[in-house]
Amino acid sequence: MSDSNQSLPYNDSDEKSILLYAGKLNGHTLKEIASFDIESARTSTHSKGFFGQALEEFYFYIKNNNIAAPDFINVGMELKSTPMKKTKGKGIVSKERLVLSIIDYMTINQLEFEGSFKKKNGKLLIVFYQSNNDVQYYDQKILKVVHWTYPPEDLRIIEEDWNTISKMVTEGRSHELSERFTHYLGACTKGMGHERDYREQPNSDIPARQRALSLKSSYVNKIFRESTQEEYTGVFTSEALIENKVGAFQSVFSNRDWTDDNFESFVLKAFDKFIGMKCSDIEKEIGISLNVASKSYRSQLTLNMMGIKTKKAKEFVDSDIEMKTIFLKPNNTSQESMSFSYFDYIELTKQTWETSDFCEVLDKRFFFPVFQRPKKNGDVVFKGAFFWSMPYLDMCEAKIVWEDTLEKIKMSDIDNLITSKQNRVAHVRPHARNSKDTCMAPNGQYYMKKCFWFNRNYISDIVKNSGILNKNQQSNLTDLY
DNA sequence: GCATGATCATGC
DNA sequence: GCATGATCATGC
Repeated sequence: MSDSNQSLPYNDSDEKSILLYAGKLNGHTLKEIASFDIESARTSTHSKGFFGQALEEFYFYIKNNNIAAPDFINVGMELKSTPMKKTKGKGIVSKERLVLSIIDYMTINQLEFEGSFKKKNGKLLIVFYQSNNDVQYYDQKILKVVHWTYPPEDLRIIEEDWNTISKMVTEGRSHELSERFTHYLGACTKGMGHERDYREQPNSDIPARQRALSLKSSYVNKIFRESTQEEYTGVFTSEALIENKVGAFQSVFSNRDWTDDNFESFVLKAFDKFIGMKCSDIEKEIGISLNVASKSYRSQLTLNMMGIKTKKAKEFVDSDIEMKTIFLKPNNTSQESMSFSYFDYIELTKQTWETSDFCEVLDKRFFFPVFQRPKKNGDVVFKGAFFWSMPYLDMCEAKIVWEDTLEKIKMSDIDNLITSKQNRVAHVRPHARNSKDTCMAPNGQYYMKKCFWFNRNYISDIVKNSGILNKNQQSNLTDLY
């Protein structure tokens, strides 16, 4: 180690020295700052892979390795690069999840979080660059270099995620893994999904698709957003924030100690005392007054029950939890279907199921607060809340709807998309401001904007299976019927 | 009563 | 101005 140290432009046993050197990347491109021969360099405008390799090789001079040790082995720091993209509404956001290490199904259950994940990925040096497919990877601008260590409360959630993934592997359910069961850390697919991308797994004969641990895009956004520049090194760090800054959204942990062993049960406990209460009484109990007429009334009330005064809960934003309120009729079935974002007919035909917006949203963890009008014309009551991930078989049903929609759009058969009677899980229906709110199809004609919906009955089933109805029956028995 | 087509209301 | 979450209204 000390031999090669002589020739490095930084001291690889001194974290400060590495950070000082890394800080010089800020605002530059690899061509400007790394020392490699552009003439003989590989070319690709798809920066993925090439950018990271060039950064390691021609800037930090790290030998390519696949060993389970951090890149800066003497200081226990892992080097990562990740693309960011510009969006219309949200500014610069993460383009994709940040992939960490491959999950070895055969050995993960012999490992401990501390000795494996934390050791290899507990401390990161992340180089954020602006993704741009019009120019070479070495011409893409570096936006920020962040020295990242996880705040303890985040690390705890990550450890839970790691345990969730490890447990599924141990149970012989590696083939069911997806990103939708976890919060910050995800098990993302690695490879194109061909036969060669499948691996053996313990306690099951079913081959499981190769997956890697990754930080979800939502968490990458958090890192990008919340790190502030350290004057001395020019590198951004999270430390200033931990001490005295408050993020844009309020944490669910505000004013409450996290003594439970589980993030979700901690969240759910906040709701216990409101179960069975009328909305108006909940407002009184909390000491707030919301606009009952607002369509987001129950959503706002839910946040307030968690003690959140802002528009969103920080941990929900950082883990991309999809919160949607459910409204039940007196007979315990859902009042309405559930809409998702409208789709652009032409864009949809360019996607595959795996890259589709619909699949992406279904791969999220959901949070459902449930309200009910217990009897006709009665006051609305809070029934409870629960977290949910879409079961694998239901995902397959949704895929059928998506694929059917794709085919029919291609054949200009847009008036005959799947209805709620034709599929157990989802259907397609208009979702527009009015009938003039249209979108162009591949045939050049304009059709009213539509989106995928969860069937009303499917939502009823989700609620039934959640168990929350039985849970409150006791306390509500006199009120309800 | 419910599915389906259509639209509302808020916030960014 | 528009996406988004949510709900209305008609007709079978």
